[in-house]
Amino acid sequence: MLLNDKRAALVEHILFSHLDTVEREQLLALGSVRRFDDGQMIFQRGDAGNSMMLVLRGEIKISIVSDEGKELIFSIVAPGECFGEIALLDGQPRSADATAIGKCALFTLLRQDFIPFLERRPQVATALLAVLCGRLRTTSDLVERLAFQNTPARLARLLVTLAANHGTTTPTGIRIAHKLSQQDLGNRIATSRESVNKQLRLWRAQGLLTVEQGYITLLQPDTLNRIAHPV
Amino acid sequence: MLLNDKRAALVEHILFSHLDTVEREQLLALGSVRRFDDGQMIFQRGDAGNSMMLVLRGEIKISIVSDEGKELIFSIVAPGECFGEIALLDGQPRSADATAIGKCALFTLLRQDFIPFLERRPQVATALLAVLCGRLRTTSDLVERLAFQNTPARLARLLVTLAANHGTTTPTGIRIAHKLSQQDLGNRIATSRESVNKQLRLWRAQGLLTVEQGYITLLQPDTLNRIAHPV
DNA sequence: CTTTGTTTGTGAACTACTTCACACTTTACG
DNA sequence: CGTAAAGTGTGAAGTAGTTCACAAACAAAG
Repeated sequence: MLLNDKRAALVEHILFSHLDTVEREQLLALGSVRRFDDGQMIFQRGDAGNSMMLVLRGEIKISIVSDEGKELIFSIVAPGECFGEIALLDGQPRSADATAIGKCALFTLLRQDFIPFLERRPQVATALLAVLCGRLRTTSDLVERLAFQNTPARLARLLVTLAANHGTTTPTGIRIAHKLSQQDLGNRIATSRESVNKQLRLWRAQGLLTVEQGYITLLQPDTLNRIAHPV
Repeated sequence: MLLNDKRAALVEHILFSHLDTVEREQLLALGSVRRFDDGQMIFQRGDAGNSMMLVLRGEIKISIVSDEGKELIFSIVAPGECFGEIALLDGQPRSADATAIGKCALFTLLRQDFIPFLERRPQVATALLAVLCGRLRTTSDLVERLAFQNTPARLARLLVTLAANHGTTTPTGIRIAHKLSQQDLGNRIATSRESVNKQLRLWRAQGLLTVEQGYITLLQPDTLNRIAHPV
């Protein structure tokens, strides 16, 4: 990756969008780019966490694993977003695993370098506060879904959200641009793979969606939306 | 409440522990004390949230309610802690309800007053970052429990935590200093009141705990802890 | 092109929990 | 002090979901 691309990514990133050119250069000098292959583990729950990462390329899966080996995916971090900032800020161990999805490039900032930078730039601190607020809202949302919604509602909601974020509108409906295994879907809504399969089968039969080579197209997004958000 | 008590509470509070006397006086002048009676609603999910509160006296229940009227208690905020800072910081609507437990006194700061104060004091911003990190960790923890643990484990864990935070050691075991209805316990672990009842009955029969006038004493905290955190 | 691994499909059995219904007990309070 | 309200106890019935077991389809790799 060229230095220019790095710069472009930093401009894009909310955290640093308020910095001027000089500051951006300083920040660039503070961090470094690291690369990861598909499936590679970036950090693991319990690790000492003295860095935060900014995704330049690829996607990162943030997840936890239970004693019995079940996985729960908290979120998928896209380019332009960051992760790992909690451990960097509070010095506590990592609270989740981070795994590369596809080939990834991450701009990495170390605690010892970033904290001093942060302390002299209130706008960066403010931006970080905003990032954390957003994280807190999405996590609270996850709690709510787990506590109150049943499997069909959780799955419908996931599909609608995915369609909104990564969907392309086609003549027949909204196609989700990601290839998703049923296992992955299940891991994102704390449900068994079999239950996901059966629910998708039902919705396919009802004409709410189609699945082709692992790609899901929502034929009736409104109906799914109503299942996701009951009156 | 006397002004001195207010001052004492502000000293205690992590957020402001790094301020010097002058700054503390400034801050005191920025906010005001408000009082609430038991059961009174302080704010409701969806409200415009332009304030944050610091608990001087009493406790605050942070919770959400489902369409079907089920309640999930996110947390109970104790004196010296704050709540409502998310909405203040990001300007979005309140993400949960806040209700007074017992007679409460809250030191309230408005967005328009606090943000400028914050922007000129990096240590306060840093402290706020720490608070948010803590919140995020406890919320992620809640997610994990909901996704991975069954009712006995969730309940055992709640009891052990309550005992650790509000417990007094007695000759027979650790007594939880709060009067807790089975409904409340259920609402804190997303479980029906009946299930809580039956689980407590079982543990009572096994000699793991006793209940007297709504006060629970853990006779075998270790055993409960093992149920909460299986190998 | 075959083999090997991964994903999907599907039904049967099981289980943990909820819901319902109602009696009983304790607490609040006019 | 007596009556309403809130909380507790408990069993029967129902249900949403998991787990298991295996077959079929598909994709990847040699």
